[in-house]
Amino acid sequence: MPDSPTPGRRERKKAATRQAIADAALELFLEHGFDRVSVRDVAERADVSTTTLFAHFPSKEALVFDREQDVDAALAAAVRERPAGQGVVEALRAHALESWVPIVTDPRRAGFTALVGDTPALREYGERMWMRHADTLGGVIAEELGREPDDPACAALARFVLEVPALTTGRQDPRATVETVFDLLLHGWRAQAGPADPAADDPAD
Amino acid sequence: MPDSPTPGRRERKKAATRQAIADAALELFLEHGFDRVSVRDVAERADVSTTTLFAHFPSKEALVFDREQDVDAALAAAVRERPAGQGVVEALRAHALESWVPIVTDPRRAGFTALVGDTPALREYGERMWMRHADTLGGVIAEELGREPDDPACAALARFVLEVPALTTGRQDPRATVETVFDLLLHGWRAQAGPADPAADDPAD
DNA sequence: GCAGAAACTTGAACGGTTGCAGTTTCTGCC
DNA sequence: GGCAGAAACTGCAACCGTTCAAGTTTCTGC
Repeated sequence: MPDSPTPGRRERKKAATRQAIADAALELFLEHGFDRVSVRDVAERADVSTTTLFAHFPSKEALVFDREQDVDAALAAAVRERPAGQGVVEALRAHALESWVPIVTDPRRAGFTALVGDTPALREYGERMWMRHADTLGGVIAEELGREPDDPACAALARFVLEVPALTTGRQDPRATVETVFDLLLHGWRAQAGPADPAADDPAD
Repeated sequence: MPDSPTPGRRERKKAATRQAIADAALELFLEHGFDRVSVRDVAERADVSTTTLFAHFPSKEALVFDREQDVDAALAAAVRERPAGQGVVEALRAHALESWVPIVTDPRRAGFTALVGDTPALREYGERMWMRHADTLGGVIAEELGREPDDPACAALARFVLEVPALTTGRQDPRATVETVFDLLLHGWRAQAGPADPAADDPAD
C-alpha cells in the first residue's frame, strides 16, 4: 500500500537523507555563518556520517546550492523555444528578467542571498557554477544560428550572458542593470551577426 | 628609481627564498602534475618549511602564477594613457593584442600553458585572478568617461574584457578570437554610449 | 653594539575530503 | 519465500591545504 509514486523505497530514503543534510546545512549556515560551521557539524545535525554527506554533495559549498541544477536545461529551452522572430539575445534577456531577477529580489530568500553575498567562498562558487554552463549555452546558440559549435562569438555571448547574475547581485536595481547589460550585448550582437542575416537576431524592426 | 640601488641583504635573501620556492614548485608541477605534488613536497625541494612557503605565497595555486601581479596597473594605464581620440574599448583591444596574445602564444611557455589548461583548479584560479581586477578596471573606465564609479555599463564592459583571456585560451587562433570578441563589445558600446558622445568611444573616422 | 624587526623554523592542529573495510537495507529474480 | 548482490550507510584513519603558537636566527637602524 505504501507503494506511492514511481520511485522505490530506496530512492525515496536517499532523497530524504539528501534533503535532511541540505536542510541541516542551511539552518546552521544561516544561524552561525558558513565559515563557523564545519562539515562535521552539518553531518551530526543531519544524523549521518561525513562520508555519507560527501556521497550526496561534492563539496561543502554545494550544500548551499541545493536546488539549482537544471539551469542548463532552462537556458537551452529559453533559446530553443523562443517565439518566432525573436532573437537569441532577446530571448536570453527575457529569461533573465523572468527567471533570474525574481529569485534575487524575492524577500523570502533575503537570508539566503545575504549568506551567499557575504561569504566569499560561496560567491565564487556560485559564479563558477554559472560559468560551468558556458559551453552548453554557447553550443546551443551556435546550433540555433547554424554556426560551428565552437564559434568564438557564440562562446563569448554565452559567457557574457552568464556574467549577468554576478553583475546584478548587490545592486539596488537589478532589473535596470539587466537591461543595460543586454542593451550592450544586443547592439554588439546585431552588428556582428549582420543586420540582414535571416537566422540572426533582429526581429526586423 | 624605486628599488634599484641597495635592496639590502635581507630583502635579497627573501627574494631568493621566494624564487627558490617558485622554481621548485614549477619544476615539480611540470614533471608530476599539479595534483600529484603536495605543498610539503615543494617546501622540501626548496629546503624551507611549509610555514615559510605560505609566508611567501597565499595558496598553492599562487605558486604557479608567480609573475602576474601588475595586471591592474597595466590595464589602468592602457585605458588612461591611450592615444588622443582613441576609444576606451579600442585601447583595451590594443592592449589585449599587444600584451596578452603574445604571452599565450609564446612557445617557450607551452609547458606552462598546458599545465594551467589541463588543471581545472589552476584554470579557475587564473580566471578568478583576472576577475579580481574587474572593480578596478570598471572604476577607471567610469572615471575616464565621467560616469558614476559603479556605472553598470562600465562594470559590465570591465568584466567582459576580463573574460577575453578565458575565451582565447585553447583556441587555434587567439588573435582572431580577440578581434571577434572586441568587435562585439565595440559595437555594443558605441550604441549605448551614443554615437555623438564626445568623451565616448568613437574616433570619428 | 644593541634593540627590535623580520625571516625562518618546528610542531601541532583544524577543517575539507577521500579511501577502506565492514554493516545494514533494499531490490530483482529464481 | 528466500537469496545474491547492489546500494546506502558507518566508523575510522589518513591526506592535504592552511594556520597558529612559540621560539630561533639573521639582519638593520640608530
